[in-house]
Amino acid sequence: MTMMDPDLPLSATHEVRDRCLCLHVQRAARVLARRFDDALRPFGLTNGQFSILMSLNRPDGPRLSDIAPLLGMDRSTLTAALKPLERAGLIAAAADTKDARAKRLSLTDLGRDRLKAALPVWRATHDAVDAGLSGIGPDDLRQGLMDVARGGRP
Amino acid sequence: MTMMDPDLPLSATHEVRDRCLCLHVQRAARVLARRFDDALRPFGLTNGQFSILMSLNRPDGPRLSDIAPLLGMDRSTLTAALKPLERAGLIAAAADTKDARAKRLSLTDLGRDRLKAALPVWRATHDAVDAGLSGIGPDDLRQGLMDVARGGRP
DNA sequence: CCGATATAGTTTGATATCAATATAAATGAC
DNA sequence: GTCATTTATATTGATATCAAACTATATCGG
Repeated sequence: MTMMDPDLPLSATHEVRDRCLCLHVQRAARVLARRFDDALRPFGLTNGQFSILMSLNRPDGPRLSDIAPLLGMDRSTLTAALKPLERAGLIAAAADTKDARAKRLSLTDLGRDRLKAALPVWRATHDAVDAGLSGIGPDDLRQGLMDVARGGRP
Repeated sequence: MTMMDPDLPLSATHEVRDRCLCLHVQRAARVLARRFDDALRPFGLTNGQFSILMSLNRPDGPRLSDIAPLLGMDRSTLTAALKPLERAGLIAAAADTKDARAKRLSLTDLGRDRLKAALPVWRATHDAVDAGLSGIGPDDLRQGLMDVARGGRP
């Protein structure tokens, strides 16, 4: 029988399991991602792709760097995530006329239609998640998550 | 100038951006993962690897299927995640004596030492995240995340 | 015992994720 | 105007993530 290391007691394991916000957030993120992925599968979208498409539904044609912070993503992650969407013809990229480095992203008609079709399902899933909260309301939960996503910066 | 589609108004985009718990959780998960990854990099661990190692700090030698739900992970994800840890000699797998299908996972001495060394840094990072919360306390936030991770089941 | 079903884990193929690095263009200092 | 710095994006290599399909073993009903 293996003895526990006295410098690394079971209580430390329980402390991490019970208290670690990082673990709690990662776990919730996995569960929620699966749930939204399931709901959006009939539309051929993942939860992340839905969020990206929705962030492009703006009249101004945002740049990659405009939406990366919105999604809390590294820009290189977003570069990679755009490829399947572009390949599927849901989004289009055009060179910025003012800044040759930048590219302006936009929804195609196909992408907009896809998004329009998925929106009611997103809404229903979202309402179901909200309804699953017990001790804390959705607004408070979002506030806490926004605090976390600020990353300790003012 | 592109007109907005009246069936997909800007208000829908703002609704998703401001209200979607899935998006909020994914964003917080990314930011928090980067933060813990940075803090744990000197130990050669990612936030997820730290959580996995810590979940193995038990006297009984848990099976893969015991810890996958704890982490909210798919079993196949965990299978893949264990490989670099085994390769690095931080964990070991042994056949279960009672059930030939199962494998019992355990920390090696090296893994335990690594975990012991990383624990104070984890604690400091964790405290800093807790301190960054404004409107809501860590306990309430964890409760909300646990509700979400329950996935709507009772 | 035997066949049906359930469980433990792996594999495959696709996407997601980041750090580090690279390339190109814009901006700022002088 | 020129050089240094910053900004915008892309590429690479590693790990993370899941669904679906697979193998092997266990369990259960008869």
